[in-house]
Amino acid sequence: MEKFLLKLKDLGLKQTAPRRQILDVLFKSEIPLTINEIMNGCISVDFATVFRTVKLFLSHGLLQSTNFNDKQIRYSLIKADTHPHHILCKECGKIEQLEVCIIDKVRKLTDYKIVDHSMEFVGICPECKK
Amino acid sequence: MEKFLLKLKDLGLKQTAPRRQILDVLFKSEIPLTINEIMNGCISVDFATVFRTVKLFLSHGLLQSTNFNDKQIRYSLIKADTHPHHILCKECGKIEQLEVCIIDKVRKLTDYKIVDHSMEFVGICPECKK
DNA sequence: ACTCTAAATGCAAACGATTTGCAATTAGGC
DNA sequence: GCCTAATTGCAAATCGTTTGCATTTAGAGT
Repeated sequence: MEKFLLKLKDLGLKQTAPRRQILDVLFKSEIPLTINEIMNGCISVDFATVFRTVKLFLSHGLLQSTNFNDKQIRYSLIKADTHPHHILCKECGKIEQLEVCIIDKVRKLTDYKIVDHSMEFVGICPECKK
Repeated sequence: MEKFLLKLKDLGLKQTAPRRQILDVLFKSEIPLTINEIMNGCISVDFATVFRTVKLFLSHGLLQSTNFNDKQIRYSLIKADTHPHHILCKECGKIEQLEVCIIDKVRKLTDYKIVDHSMEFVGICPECKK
């Protein structure tokens, strides 16, 4: 957590109550959150502030975004060098992390310099299958 | 192409000029198209018609959707049993197909019944890298 | 070929998530 | 503590998407 506050300083960004709250909410979450979910985890922080802060953090590489094709974009802190992917349960909305990534394979396949990728799954979890 | 017109009949859907045009535009495209791109490829077809038709075809499994996190959803005809993935050049907007899929690997990793997945890449193409 | 009806379409308005303008507030350097 | 640029909150604008409804049309039945 310290790491992220320091990173703000490095980037010349001010430490403010909204920013600390937003980082905190994301830090404590195991799963990617929507802007609204982040805002609901904060006290007295405007939607526009969360919106701008998330875009700002995203552009500085503190966050990654996740998209399940359900038109809600979700965000999560990049805590390590890993790039986790997720599966969303269509029935109950639960999100779980998946230990799989394919980016190295793709790097070998193409001459593109890859700057972003997404890989998300939607399914029905074991409980909902019953 | 015949295949798709027949499929409409099988599904009890009417063959109309807009639908034929939409199928035609998608059939001729190598890459996924946005609703607007599809509409622009047609003559005198309303946006709402393209919108509804695309959703309809999607729900009947004629189309798949692709999302590059740029908030434009793109659609392509499912011509075979393959499920192609793509890479978008961030600079010039070019889209290319990638011969890679990971879904089987994920099926083994999880007990979810997977109903949908996405895997898209954004990068800088060899030409734009120069 | 003609009639009929449900399906499909076009138009325009509604919707909702996202984005922006601007005035007020505030962090952090001096 | 003061000052200024950065940040915030509010409200309005924007934009892609979705819907209601009256009109048109495909295709089944005759």
